[in-house]
Amino acid sequence: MSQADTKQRILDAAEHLFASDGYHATSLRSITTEAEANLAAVNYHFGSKESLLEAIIDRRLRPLNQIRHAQLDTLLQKTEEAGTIPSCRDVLRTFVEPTLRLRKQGSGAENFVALVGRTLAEPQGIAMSIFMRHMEPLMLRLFQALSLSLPGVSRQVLFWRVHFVLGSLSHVMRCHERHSIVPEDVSIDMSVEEEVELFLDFAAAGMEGTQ
Amino acid sequence: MSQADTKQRILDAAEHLFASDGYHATSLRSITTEAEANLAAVNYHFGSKESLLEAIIDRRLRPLNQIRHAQLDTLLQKTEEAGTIPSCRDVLRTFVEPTLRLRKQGSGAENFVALVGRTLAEPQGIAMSIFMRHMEPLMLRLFQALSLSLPGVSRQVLFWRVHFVLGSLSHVMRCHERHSIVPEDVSIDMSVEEEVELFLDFAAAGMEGTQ
DNA sequence: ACATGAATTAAACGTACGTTTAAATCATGT
DNA sequence: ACATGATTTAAACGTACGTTTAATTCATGT
Repeated sequence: MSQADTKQRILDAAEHLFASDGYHATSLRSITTEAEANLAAVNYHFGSKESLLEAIIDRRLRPLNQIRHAQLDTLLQKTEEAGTIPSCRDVLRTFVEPTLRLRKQGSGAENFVALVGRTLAEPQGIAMSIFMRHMEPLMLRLFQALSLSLPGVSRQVLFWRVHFVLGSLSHVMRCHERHSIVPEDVSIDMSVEEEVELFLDFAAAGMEGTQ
Repeated sequence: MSQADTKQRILDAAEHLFASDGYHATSLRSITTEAEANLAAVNYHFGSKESLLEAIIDRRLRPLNQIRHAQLDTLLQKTEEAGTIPSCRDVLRTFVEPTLRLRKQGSGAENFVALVGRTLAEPQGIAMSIFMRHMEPLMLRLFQALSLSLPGVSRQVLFWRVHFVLGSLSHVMRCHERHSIVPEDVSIDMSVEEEVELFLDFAAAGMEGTQ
């Protein structure tokens, strides 16, 4: 086994356990056991538990946000050429679709999605500042694009509705397994496309508001 | 200081710290320090750290859910007498309004709201099973009432939209302080009524969906 | 005033944690 | 084959945790 193997196995195991049990409830010993590596390997390869978390976020969030930026680029370019404004639904799709697609990518990416969902739920947590560093530019663009697509909605109201949508999305991201509370006749196995459109039916309507 | 004082101070301090830092990141030493009590007081009065968490949830969630049940009773009774069906917005209000009102009640109740918001974000967490025991009957009633108010929406779609709304609500519940990301011209100080209607504009529209 | 049970206190318990160390092992270029 | 740096390993480090103990202090009814 080479270095790269061990680093990857540690990243995968930690991603899985952080997502399942949370950062503080996960010990380096449980991570290295699952990764079939020595306890000291985390500190050797990553320096500390906190830097390991940072590496996990970096690994997947960087390419994910590149895709989201590119999708938003494409949408804004197309509508500008056509002389129209983008629909709220299309703007949201550039943000939502790459995330939900990541979950079906395999190789443990679904654990990352759940981990981010948890991170968004811990305002003062360690992961939040790491996460926000990646997200801030994209969030600003998202807000501006939504502002463009919903000229009738005030900045104030728009801000709060974006807040609500992010809450819904983070909830969807962290709940990817069947709960006891899910009725048996409700299917949780959907294609990415179905899942995205189901979410956008809700989110776009919510953004536009009542009436 | 009597027993009741110490128990209350521990409950308040733990509620605050659990909400701020999470269950695992909060030590009994930090709780008893903030509560100005001896370290052993938690185990004396509550038995264990986990039972303390249970007592915290019990203290506020029981009366809160009684109010929600009563509001739903009233709404369903009124519409039945009038021979109409309840609006989706009114059903959601019975669930949302008591929660957001609790936050303005003072005496640390806002910490409880944030704590529940966090709890909903930790699917496998210790608090979740305690929480679900309280919520399950109410959730069933909520789902049935929403089903009544939106006869055009299938059970499957309805379930997911309720899921989305709960995600939004839990996000609002846990984010009660101003973030760096909140623009300065966006007000976060609203009356309960404004806050509730702002949320319901979004949630009711989302429940009804696009078109 | 005093007995009695509840409450508080300081100290210690064993355990688990993240991190560090130094020796052993491995991989690679010559 | 051997030197060299990278990696792995077992062991130990100090610290912090939740919990328990036993002695002390407090509050209350008589």
